[in-house]
Amino acid sequence: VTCSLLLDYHSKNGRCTEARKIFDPMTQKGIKPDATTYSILLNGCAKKGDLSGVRGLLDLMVANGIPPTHHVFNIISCAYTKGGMIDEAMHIFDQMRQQGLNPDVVSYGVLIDALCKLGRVDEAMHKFSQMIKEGMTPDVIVFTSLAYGLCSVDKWEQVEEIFYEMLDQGIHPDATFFTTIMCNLCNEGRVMEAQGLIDLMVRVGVRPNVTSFNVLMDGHCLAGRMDEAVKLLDGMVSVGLKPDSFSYNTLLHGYCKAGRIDDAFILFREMLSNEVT
RNA sequence: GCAAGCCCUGGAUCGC
Repeated sequence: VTCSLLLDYHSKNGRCTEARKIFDPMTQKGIKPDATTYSILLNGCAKKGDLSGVRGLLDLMVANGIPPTHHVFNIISCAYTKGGMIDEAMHIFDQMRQQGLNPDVVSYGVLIDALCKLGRVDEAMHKFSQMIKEGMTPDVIVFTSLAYGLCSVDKWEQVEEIFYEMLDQGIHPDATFFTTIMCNLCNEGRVMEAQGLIDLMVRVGVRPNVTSFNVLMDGHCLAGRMDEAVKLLDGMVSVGLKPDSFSYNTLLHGYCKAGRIDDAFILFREMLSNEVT
């Protein structure tokens, strides 16, 4: 049983239809897939946005007497939110409770993120306090989603509040958290403040990653300051980070928009001479 | 037997 589990775990990296080709004969041979196996397949469907596939698998697992786990419900909930069906996703909470499962941090995280992305930040904040009331500790991902939502509706003071709240709870902000805020600042043209956040994150012991730099570079590009943006490319290399395709695309786009085609071409050749992921 | 760990789920950036 565990052998076949490993089998389709690996094939998930390719295509989930491939995985299915292993899965179906497996069940025919009387091997009972467990909840983890279903999760893996479900996730494959969910990533493709194949909601009917998701529903089919869920029915199949219930028919086989495998009770859905937190992971299973969370995958389904996430698939709904990504498909714009947030009400369906919220309904998953009820279904979980019917199965005797309490929604966990991830369950809340999925909904909070979805609400924030829709700009329904008040509802997200409500879910947030609800989860705390239920004795759960929000993690850095939940805080990141909230920060994203608050930034995008210009509630900057509240971003600061949740930042301190997070620190109070002993939750360490990570690079993604800071980068999220930086990105929103850049979109408002507040590139200098975003740059200042890099200093803050370093002070609190968080290392900026490639995305942090990419966000800042894009900010400078949008502000028409290509030379600053290029400086950051060198800056990221000098701290040991490897520019990726986002980094180069950002700069190339910036150069082209600025009409500096020659510079774009030089950079393009530089990109080709480096190994870019 | 007990405990712990591992594996499946949620968050950020360009272009199309």
